[in-house]
Amino acid sequence: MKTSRIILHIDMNCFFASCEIAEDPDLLKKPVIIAHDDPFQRGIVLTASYEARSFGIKTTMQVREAFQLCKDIIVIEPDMELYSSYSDKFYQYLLTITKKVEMASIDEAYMDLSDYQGDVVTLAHQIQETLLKEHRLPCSIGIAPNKFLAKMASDMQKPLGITILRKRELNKYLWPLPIEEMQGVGKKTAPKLHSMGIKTIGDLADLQNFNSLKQKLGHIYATSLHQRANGIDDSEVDSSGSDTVFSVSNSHTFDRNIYEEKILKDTLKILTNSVANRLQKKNLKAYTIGLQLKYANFRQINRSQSLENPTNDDYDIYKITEAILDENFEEGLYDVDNQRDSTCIRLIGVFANRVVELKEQPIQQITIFDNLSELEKKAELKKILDGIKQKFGDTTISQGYYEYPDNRKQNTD
DNA sequence: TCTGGGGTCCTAGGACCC
DNA sequence: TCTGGGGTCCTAGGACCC
Repeated sequence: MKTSRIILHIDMNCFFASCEIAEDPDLLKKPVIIAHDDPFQRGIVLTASYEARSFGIKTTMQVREAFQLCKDIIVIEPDMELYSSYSDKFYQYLLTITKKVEMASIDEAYMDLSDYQGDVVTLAHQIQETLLKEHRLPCSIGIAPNKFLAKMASDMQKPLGITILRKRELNKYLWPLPIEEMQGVGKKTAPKLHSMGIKTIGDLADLQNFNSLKQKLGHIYATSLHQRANGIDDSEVDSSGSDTVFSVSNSHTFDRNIYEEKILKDTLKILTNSVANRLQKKNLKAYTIGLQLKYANFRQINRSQSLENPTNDDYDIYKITEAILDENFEEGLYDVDNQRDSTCIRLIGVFANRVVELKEQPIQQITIFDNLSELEKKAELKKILDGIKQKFGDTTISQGYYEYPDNRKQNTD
């Protein structure tokens, strides 16, 4: 049997906003939100600084709503390249402490410090201070005997918290939490658990009728949740493939529903170019290329094609996805009188799956927007859309009323 | 209330092969 | 004849996460 481990989970506090503030100290102590283009239409808040949160602004809230809560908020367009570079600095710093580091997402990491000679709590304070002083990145840290508990612990005190969660204290700190706050329980599973009378993590840990849980969730998922509720998680900190990529995608939600083929194809060109460039930059090729469409009635389809030879070529990817678009969209079908029209497109996306790394160095490909950054590309996309809007007139389709359950789970960072 | 964008992992069913 | 069963690959979609 293995001796007990010491796992740290480091979770950046409002990471995107923190990166922007680190870049521009004038933003410090100001209500900053990171949100997408067309903020008054369909944009939502991706991240809010703590000053913005003090007005009640939350992640996934509409930007329009955020403005109602605070008219002075500063809206910044997300810059994923910038956040990736900060994420990499964060990762490189952690590697100076131990090689056993796993990046779980752009803004969080696990460290296995079981072999650390010294006081881990003191080390956690050092890590937090260094990240704040040298990189201007605030974080919360959880310390526990496994990944699941470390993750739950880092969530318990924000911002700038350090929380130790011991197995013998689960009844005090973990079990009273509502089941929704458990990692791995989302908006679909929570109601199922409620229907079985499970309201807290403690209820799940205590569960007598495991068979009915198995029936509702499937054996693998049920076992994993039940064990974790009891503080058991044997999964290892995976330091091998920290930068292994399995898929690359780009999608765009329009600020109105689109029924014009030209707009869809122009947008598709930008998206395919962006996916191709990102693959090329990382020296990757994909065996599967696909198109994602979300119709105005929110029906979503994903169609893909597998290739004999992997590609990262702009033109190849465009041709494949254009063919899929032609099969799944026909111009002129929409019915203005039908508020529930299902032929207009709300979102279009391109994805590349089954991605492999190339051995040889990449050959620079010639593409239409070769010299543009991702932000400039987005501006270019906006120009195309605006141009077409002018040509067609501002014939925005009146928004139909659709009844959908609001079951999005609030993302708390 | 009126719903983003980028990912990962898992499952189920169909096609195909032996 | 007119049909079994296992394995693998592929596609599509669901659930979850930040």
